[in-house]
Amino acid sequence: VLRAVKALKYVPHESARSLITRRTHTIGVLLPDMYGEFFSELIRGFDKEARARGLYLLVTSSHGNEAEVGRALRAMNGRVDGALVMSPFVHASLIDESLSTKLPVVLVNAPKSVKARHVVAVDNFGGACAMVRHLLSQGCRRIVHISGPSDNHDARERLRGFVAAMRRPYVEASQLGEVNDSSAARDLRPRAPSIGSDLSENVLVGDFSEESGYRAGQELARRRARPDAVFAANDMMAVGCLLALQEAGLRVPGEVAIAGFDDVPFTRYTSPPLTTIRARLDELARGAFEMLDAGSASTPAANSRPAHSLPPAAADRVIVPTELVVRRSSQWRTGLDEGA
Amino acid sequence: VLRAVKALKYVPHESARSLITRRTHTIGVLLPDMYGEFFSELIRGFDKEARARGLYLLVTSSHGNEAEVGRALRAMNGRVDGALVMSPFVHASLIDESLSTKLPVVLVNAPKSVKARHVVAVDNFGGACAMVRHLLSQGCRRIVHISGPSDNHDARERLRGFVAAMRRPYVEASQLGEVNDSSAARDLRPRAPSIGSDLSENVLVGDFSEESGYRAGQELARRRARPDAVFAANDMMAVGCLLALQEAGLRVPGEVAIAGFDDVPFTRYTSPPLTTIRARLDELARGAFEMLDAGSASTPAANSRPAHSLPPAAADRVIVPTELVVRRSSQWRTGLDEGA
DNA sequence: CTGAAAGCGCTTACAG
DNA sequence: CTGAAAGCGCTTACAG
Repeated sequence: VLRAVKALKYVPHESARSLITRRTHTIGVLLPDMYGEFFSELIRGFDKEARARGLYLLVTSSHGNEAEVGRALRAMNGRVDGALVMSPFVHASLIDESLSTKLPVVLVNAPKSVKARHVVAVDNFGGACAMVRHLLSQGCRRIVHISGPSDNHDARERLRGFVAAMRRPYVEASQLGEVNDSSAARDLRPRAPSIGSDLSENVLVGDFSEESGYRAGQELARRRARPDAVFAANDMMAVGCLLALQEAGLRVPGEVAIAGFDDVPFTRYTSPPLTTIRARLDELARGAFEMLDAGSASTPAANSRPAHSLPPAAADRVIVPTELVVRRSSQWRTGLDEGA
Repeated sequence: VLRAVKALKYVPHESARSLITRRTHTIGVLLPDMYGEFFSELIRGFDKEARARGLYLLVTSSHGNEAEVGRALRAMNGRVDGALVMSPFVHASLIDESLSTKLPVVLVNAPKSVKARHVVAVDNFGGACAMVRHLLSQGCRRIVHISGPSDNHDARERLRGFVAAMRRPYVEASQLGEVNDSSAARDLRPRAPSIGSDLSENVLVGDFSEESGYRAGQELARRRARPDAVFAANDMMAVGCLLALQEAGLRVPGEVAIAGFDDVPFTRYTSPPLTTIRARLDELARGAFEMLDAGSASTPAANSRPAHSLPPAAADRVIVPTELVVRRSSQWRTGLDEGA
């Protein structure tokens, strides 16, 4: 028998194999989209974690509505040992009816409103706060935010961080997140930049495209009271705005500082290089896989008491930190010196 | 019975399903790596084609040696309806012994030396020729190539195109590809730039990294007889070289023209924006999937005679064309005018 | 230690 | 038209 096996030409049929072993060594990944470098980096992070564990990735993307998401999830059933799902259309009941209940599922960048056991997310709020504080520390006072689409969760969180930090610049971001606006606890230190309850002066609505950033830049260049800093909700819009302001003859950062969000590769090569926020997508991927590990590990050991040494990141919700990446586009006073 | 099925909670087990239907609706994708925007774009192209056909993608990457490639291929067996494989370590026998014989396989960017039924590849040779001719048309005469690693097939083809076009600039690239160097047919028209049999003056060896392009740029800036154009084998090295030349006080494109290869996103944002070669990766993906379609379609209809209307791109080898993308970094004379 | 049987969850032809 | 049986290619426990 063993000779026959060794007599080459034979390769096991993995589908049949996993039917009985109940292991597929595959993680399903559902993404809303494949465009933009954000998703490339995310997939890269997932791939790295998968490789380290000897797992494969079953990838699907571009799901425009709930029905499509359901179909994609159902297609994963029995073919994956866990699923990583990122979609604006996902909610607990959809997952329940599309996926076997015993399958570990981790939601990526899901709003807090969707109740799920496991969630990993980027700290969009904290990153936006950090950027506002950085711009303030540069001496900027009239800061404008170009937001992403209002139905996008990341965009909303970044906007929320912008507004919160503008209103209460001296409070730590970590506290801001918890504080309710109507809280009785007030920050007593002086607030340099005031921001009205009407945000229309301080926020322009974009759609994450370079084109929308460009249009915003044109509008800002025309204003009588020009901002001294623009914080775009992503790098694409920041570079669009940069080009519009430069075309209008404004010096960046001399007259206007510019900053983005995401730290996509091209930010290093613009003139000036772009200050931005880097999300640790590698940590996000690691957190997601550790949750998956914990989830699948608990299934076979369901009868045994949980060991006192839990896996490192077996928390139900991992918020990965962001890093401020300061480049020339936001060196406002320095830029002024150079320009003068 | 039908009521029970509709009584929710039930989701079919796809692994068991595909065991009997012999269809997995999945295409396996094996990549050498996930780094760089080239792979992001490639995956995006594959994803788009897969979506259009209702297929899923089983992705694995970073296979450092033949054994790993074999393992990854074996893991696909019985789990995919076809495989797209791109790897420096792949050869016909490896595929034979790792994958079921009836599985359609398409090799991506494989050297001609590996004999395989289906191959899709980027026209690296033609693209490099086109770039050299463009630089010559700008009036450049002392053109230097920064090559990629010598064990990389794409890098070798680009180098081959550079040398061929430098030696016989007035011959069409399509002809160059076919002509043997020892061919008796000689080009009788004048050859403007002469290139010796010793390439050491005209070719610096890099490794596709920005760092290696930067070092090459430093070396070129020190030369007594500086080149008037640098053609790097990819965009990363081109931008590295650009930064080194600018640091050395040289005007680009005023004193030296620079060009890259790949047209990754950041090339639009450098100063000056980078002239480069765009490979139609969407067409490469389409060609690959059409071969897969043709391959799997023929299996069930093995007894019937092939229909007289074959699928469009059912050729055994698809070479996707490249496009020259001219931006400011290569506008040599214009750059000189500006500079002066 | 070796070999035949049962079964993973499905689909598909085939009796009733 | 409905329902029980066979079988996809494997693995695993269980007889011999």
